[in-house]
Amino acid sequence: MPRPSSPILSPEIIGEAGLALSRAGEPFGVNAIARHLGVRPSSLYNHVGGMDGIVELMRARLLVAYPVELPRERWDDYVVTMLRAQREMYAEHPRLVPLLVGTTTSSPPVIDAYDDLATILATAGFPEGEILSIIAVLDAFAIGFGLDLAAPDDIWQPQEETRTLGRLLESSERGRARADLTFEIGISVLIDAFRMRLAATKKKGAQASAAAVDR
Amino acid sequence: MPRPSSPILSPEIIGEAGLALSRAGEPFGVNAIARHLGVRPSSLYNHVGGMDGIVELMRARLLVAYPVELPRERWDDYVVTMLRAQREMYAEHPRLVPLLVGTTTSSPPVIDAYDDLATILATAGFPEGEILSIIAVLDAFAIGFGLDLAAPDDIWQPQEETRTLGRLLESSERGRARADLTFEIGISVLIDAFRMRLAATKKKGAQASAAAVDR
DNA sequence: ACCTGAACACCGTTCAAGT
DNA sequence: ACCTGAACACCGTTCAAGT
Repeated sequence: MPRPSSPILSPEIIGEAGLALSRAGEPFGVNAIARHLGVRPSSLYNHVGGMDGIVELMRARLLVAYPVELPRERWDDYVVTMLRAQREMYAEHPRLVPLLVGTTTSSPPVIDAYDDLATILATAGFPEGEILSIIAVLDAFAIGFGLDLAAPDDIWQPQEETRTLGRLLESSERGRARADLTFEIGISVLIDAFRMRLAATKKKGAQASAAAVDR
Repeated sequence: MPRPSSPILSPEIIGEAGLALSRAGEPFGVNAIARHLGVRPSSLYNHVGGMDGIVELMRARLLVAYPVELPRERWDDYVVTMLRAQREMYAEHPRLVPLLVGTTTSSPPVIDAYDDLATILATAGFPEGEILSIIAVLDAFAIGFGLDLAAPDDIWQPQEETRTLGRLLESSERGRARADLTFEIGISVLIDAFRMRLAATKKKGAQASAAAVDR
């Protein structure tokens, strides 16, 4: 059957299959996806432009698959909610992360999501010249914490005597509890610091306005 | 020439070749390394246990290749110096990062480095139950900013009108300058927040001691 | 002890052939 | 328009053969 009466493939089907395999911790390359869909690898090339195109499809579908209802009243609620969702997302797809970071994207849902965040931060009063950097900081955190959550329990296995590390490894929380503690510390640290930064910016702005009125 | 009079391979040579290829942005797999060393892929298996072993060798050599003189007087100087060095390290080996994160290690130089950090933080007065999480936060940070530094200039390419993102992309710094601004914001945010956290911990400790004396 | 050569089971990608 | 089958240039890994 060289050609079915109705197409059995589509970019959506391919992207979804890739995500399903990734979520299951299995390989999600061209061959693996084709096998999973009961089709030959070369068939995929009628719908997508190779592995890069598949990754881009997965990235876009990943965003719509995590339809967090983001609170728009306060920037800090927005950021915290977003970070929590992204952390889960990255943790569920750890092997996809390296393919996502550091690659250019122009897919509309992704651009829209970042445009939303940029707008919220600008409205909140963060200096425009810093906003892209703040977004990069948030991205770095989400990725880092997602990977931390996905990491195995025993990242370090000391063979010899240690001064501190071995003791801490024995006495500390493990697994999900440790990862969650890490995330809570990280997120409170981050939000506190950004709040301080915003307050300082506003104060400077107010001083500048007052000085202008004085003259 | 099936066997040379003196060995032409060793774990050190193999690890170093892998790092050199990675730093050059070239593939650094078993085949690529063998080609680079003028040897057959199967030869490597006399010295290392496959690709995983090579990655572990690269990890260990990466640490000794960045012999930062870490200031031990103040925990914050130590952390800042370490983060700067690690960021450069990750930025120079972006494709190695996904192979390093989330994998167990027991190689002594790596363990030693983390034991050092843990000891400094414990001595500084951070609560023992939080130190592993703080280290994870620092790791997440270094990785995130290293990848940010290695990322292409145009991560987003909006095709349609945006509310804020497009404007910021046009007006903001680019390339190295933008990445450095991101890092400086991130690092000041992080250190400030940890300082506050440490101060709060010490205050609580002092109150507890005072209360104990009262009784 | 250490490098080779052949073999195996994988990749991603191209393209003419079939309907 | 869309799936196939064969082909290509890659992977990582094993193992008997050679010195």
